[in-house]
Amino acid sequence: MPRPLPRTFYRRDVVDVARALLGQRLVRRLPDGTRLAGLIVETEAYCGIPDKAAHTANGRRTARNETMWGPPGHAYVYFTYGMHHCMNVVAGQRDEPVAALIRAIEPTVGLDAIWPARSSARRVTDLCSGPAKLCQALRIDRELNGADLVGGADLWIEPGPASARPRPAQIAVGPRIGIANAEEWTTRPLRFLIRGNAHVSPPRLT
DNA sequence: AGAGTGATCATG
DNA sequence: ATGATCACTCTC
Repeated sequence: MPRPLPRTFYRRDVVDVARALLGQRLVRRLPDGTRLAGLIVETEAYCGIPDKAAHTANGRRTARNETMWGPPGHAYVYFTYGMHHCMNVVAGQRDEPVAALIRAIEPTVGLDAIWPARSSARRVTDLCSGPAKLCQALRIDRELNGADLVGGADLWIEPGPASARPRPAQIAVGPRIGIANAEEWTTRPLRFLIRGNAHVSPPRLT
């Protein structure tokens, strides 16, 4: 059985982490032992203090974003719009509040348990094609904020099959989704996705 | 394009 | 305390 990616995977530049996450496998173990998993196909990098679109922009440090200030390799899960959760992985170093948002996965394990959690989905490609959708599908909520992804308790990331990992030319890059009023950071190319993968969120960035 | 939904955050 | 905002999703 594969082991979780090591701490060193996360302890580096957040843009490198966001790119290297593509093709890796996100795994969730439910309280009853059921295993759910999918291949990461889309991410975004949030670059910390200078990044005007990040929760930690300008050095903001609050109860919500505290996890981003901690050591790398932990999950930063936050609640937004009164109903949605989004999951990030903390990268960089302690006190360097950067994180990579997981925006979409291609579900591969536990589909029978994922469908009922995503009642509005009509196609497989609607199951996890967005940051809040995949949290619904894998039952990721604030209880998992701060979870150590390297410990491998209930949530971790393990190496994906070599065939799933994109070569650099297969990675499409574009501006992050849902960002406004962040000046030059609004349009910087910090969104990464596997070109041609049907499970990414729109826009697909041919 | 608009509604839904409530925690979070900067003001004061 | 209060009001605006929000790294979104669904339905029309």
